[in-house]
Amino acid sequence: MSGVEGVDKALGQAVEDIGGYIRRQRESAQVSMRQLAKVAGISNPYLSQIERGLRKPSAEILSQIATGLRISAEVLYVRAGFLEQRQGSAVLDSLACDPDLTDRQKQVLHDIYESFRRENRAAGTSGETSPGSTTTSPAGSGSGATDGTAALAVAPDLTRLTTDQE
Amino acid sequence: MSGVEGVDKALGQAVEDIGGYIRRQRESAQVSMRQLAKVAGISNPYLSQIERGLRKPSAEILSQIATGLRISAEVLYVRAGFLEQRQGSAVLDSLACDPDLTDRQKQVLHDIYESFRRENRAAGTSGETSPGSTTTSPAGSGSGATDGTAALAVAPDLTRLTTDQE
DNA sequence: CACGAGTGCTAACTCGTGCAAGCACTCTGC
DNA sequence: GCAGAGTGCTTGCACGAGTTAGCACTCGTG
Repeated sequence: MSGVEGVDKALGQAVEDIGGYIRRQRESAQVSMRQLAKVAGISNPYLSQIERGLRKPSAEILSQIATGLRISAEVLYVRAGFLEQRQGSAVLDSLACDPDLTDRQKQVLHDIYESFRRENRAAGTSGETSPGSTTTSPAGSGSGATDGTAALAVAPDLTRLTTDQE
Repeated sequence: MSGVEGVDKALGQAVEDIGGYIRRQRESAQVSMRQLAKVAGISNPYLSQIERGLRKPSAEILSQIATGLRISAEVLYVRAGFLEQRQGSAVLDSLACDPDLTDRQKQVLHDIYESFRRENRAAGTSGETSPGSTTTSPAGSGSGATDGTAALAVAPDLTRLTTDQE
């Protein structure tokens, strides 16, 4: 029971986390719930429930919200726990898929990357990345949204859209 | 009507795509539906429905399936349309966030990466990335899964697990 | 004051997701 | 032949995601 309770609490927290995050982004952008819901293409009550942590939205809904907030969907996925911030092999993964490099170049970068990592492990240094730097996720636009910069761009458009519709 | 029909058809195709993909991965791994469902922690009938494109699984289910298949969840997300394949700056983005590297090392790799790209642009070569070569990428757990290499490793464990349980 | 616009939320509802129970089939060993 | 194990699928169901209709509230205007 207590274990289950703990789990529920943890899940509740996680869900609240994304709800709180969405609310903060929205408030930073100075848009109302109805405005965001409209732009995002979801119902206003549902957005309310999400923000208050009462519901766990699907990836699709998160994607729509991200579009409305003009932030990266990935940021919300990570917050929702769909996506992991995979740091270790993220570089190698993306390197492998990069269409701008030849195979040889990829191999070279891969080898250098690995040797750097080996070097750091040997030195017992985990890297000089500061927590703030970690926050700067691959979805750089997400970082922008953290500061409300990108989301602020939403505000004028939303206001005008609402006025026209009413 | 015809438009709606077309949309439904397109969605059905997309869903079938991931279902078919999952089936192919599973078959490559030579595991039965029940085995995979068990390892993945979902119901066997539901897995069947997913593979046949009758249902659209959530990100959570996809994540579980990916775990069972020992492939990257991201691959499934992309197939499901939750995630976009961002190729352009993915390398640089992930590099910036890598906790295993020092800032200097990041800069070095960044510079090398950029010079490679410049080199390729000057040569008018878009890259010689061949599917096979991508497959052999050490970090390409997702790529590996494309050929079922990583997923094949699942087979023995699954077989044993099933035997013990029965 | 009354009214309208905008705000966030409640409650009832529909429908899709995911599961349990069970079926029909194939294969193997006795 | 039969029984058992394994296979993939069908069906009915519960639950939660997401919507619609509507409410109570605040604020600005005439």
